[in-house]
Amino acid sequence: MGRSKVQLKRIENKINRQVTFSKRRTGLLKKANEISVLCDAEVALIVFSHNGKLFEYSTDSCMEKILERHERYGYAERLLVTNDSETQENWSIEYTRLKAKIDLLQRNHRQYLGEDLASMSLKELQCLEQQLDTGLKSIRTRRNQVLYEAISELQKKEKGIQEQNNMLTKEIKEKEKAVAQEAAAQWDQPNYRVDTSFLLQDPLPVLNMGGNYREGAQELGRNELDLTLEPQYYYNS
Amino acid sequence: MGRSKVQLKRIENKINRQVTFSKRRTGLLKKANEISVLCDAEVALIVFSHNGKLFEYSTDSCMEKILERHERYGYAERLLVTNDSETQENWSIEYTRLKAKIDLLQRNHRQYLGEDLASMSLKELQCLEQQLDTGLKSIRTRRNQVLYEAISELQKKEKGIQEQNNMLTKEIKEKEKAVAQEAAAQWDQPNYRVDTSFLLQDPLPVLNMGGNYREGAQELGRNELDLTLEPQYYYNS
DNA sequence: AACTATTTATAAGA
DNA sequence: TTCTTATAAATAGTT
Repeated sequence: MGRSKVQLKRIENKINRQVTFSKRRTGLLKKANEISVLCDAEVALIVFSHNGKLFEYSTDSCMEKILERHERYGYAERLLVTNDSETQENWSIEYTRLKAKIDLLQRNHRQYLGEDLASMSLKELQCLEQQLDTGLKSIRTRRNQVLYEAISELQKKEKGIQEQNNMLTKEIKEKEKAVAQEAAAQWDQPNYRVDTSFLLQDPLPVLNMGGNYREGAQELGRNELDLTLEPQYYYNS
Repeated sequence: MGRSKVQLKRIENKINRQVTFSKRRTGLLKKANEISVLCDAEVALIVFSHNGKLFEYSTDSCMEKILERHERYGYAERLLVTNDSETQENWSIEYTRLKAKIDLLQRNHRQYLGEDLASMSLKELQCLEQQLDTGLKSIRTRRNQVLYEAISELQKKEKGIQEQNNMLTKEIKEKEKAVAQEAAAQWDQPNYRVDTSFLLQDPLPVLNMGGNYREGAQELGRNELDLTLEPQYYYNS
């Protein structure tokens, strides 16, 4: 439906893919709504973009109800038939539901740790593998970020200390100057002038504070860390 | 899109509504699959017909995973509707207990998928990373095993069929020989000898058995397995 | 279910 | 992103 026919496979061009996603998402949500209204159907549609952003549609906006109904579908469609005023029965159903959920989560848990895989199909294994791989990448990225932040913090501290250091140096120099001038005023005769110039000859030795500071490393230091992080993109659309 | 424009409201004619539902459902599932493939998006679509029948589509057939991801996404929207009467105190306590358990499991779950890592320390991150890495190795091993078993099974089948094939060929040749000899015995005069040599001239056509066996594919076949995992539609009609 | 006249969706371009 | 437009696709009504 467009200027040209497109093959049903992943669009490799990123911009293109995003534009298509935006357009088709609108269309899909619209059609979901249409079938829901026209045909009196209950529809839940969940779309996660490639960047992890969520878009959803659900009939009458009760996403949770529909998902619960879906979850129950395999068990039985009891709750739909009986009025949901049966409080006691609801509790029992809810309890069963939660139990089932825990079982599922625990099974997932084991499978994430590579156990209990015998019952899984090839397709499921591949899906699981991909999920874990993605998760692992995020975790590594986060770990690097934590390290990076710690180092950044140290560098900031270092900079502060260095500035303080410089100010102190300046202050000392000024005091020396004052002392020298005073001396000159007191002994205001060329012959008796005290030579205080030696006080200004050499720069004062720089104080090393904060542990990992190196003289002259002030600028370079920040760029010497290999903090290669995975590229991260934050798209807002 | 059709002979006439339709208003976006419930179709009152029942037959009509059902037909439209069927058509549009097909279209909707198709489009859900298309956006998923084209744009690398994760899609879950659930449709309950007016009669309570379920139709669903999900990327890579991992419906549960997508729903769990969805549940995780808006963690804030916790609808903890406390019931009016505390008649079922026990239920309530049990419910809370189960909820807490689920929360914990879900938090783990999220973290296994590389989300919700902000609160974790460096040490925890590294521990998690190692766990997942180990798990992933098991999963890959298992996946390979599954593949290997499937291939082994096919090879065994293939071998059996080939043997059967050989036996049948042999049997037929012997029958031909017997026929030829009988004929020769009956017409035991040079002038009246029947020429049966044509029966042995050409190799017999190979029998195709077992569905996916192809002549000459005996050796190649092992590497030709198409394990492409198509996303699947679930039409329940 | 199959057929078409139309409407709708959308790919590419601006 | 948003608009435009040519074309592909979906589908309403019909057979």
